[in-house]
Amino acid sequence: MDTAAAIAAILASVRRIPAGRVSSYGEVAARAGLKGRARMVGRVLGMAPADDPVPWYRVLKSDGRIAFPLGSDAFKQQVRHLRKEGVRVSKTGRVDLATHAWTVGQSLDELLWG
DNA sequence: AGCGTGACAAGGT
DNA sequence: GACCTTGCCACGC
Repeated sequence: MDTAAAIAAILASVRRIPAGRVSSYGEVAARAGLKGRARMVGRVLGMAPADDPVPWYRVLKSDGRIAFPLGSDAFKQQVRHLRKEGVRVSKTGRVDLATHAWTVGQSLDELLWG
């Protein structure tokens, strides 16, 4: 898959994350058919165009922490976005994945009994 | 082509 | 938790 297709797949993958849930760079890449290219997800989101909005703030590191430096503007903005959707974020930028991580299983549960 | 750098990940100390 | 190492991939020099 070429770069342009990879970018499109990544953006589509990020857009699939439901509001109020989070995912990781690695999972986003995997769901885009780009296993092992977590770093590319960060690159693509960094280029995210304003006229083509993507919920970049729903993407965290694999350990559930925000990828930006604590206290940076981007960090604070991400915290604000997440909390607005009901995601609990600690002062140090940590999110409990067991509670908020998006998984196919949880989506099915919500569809069936949610 | 080589090398450093980075919104990463996984495993170990 | 804070680091380190290894593997990874795209970019810019």
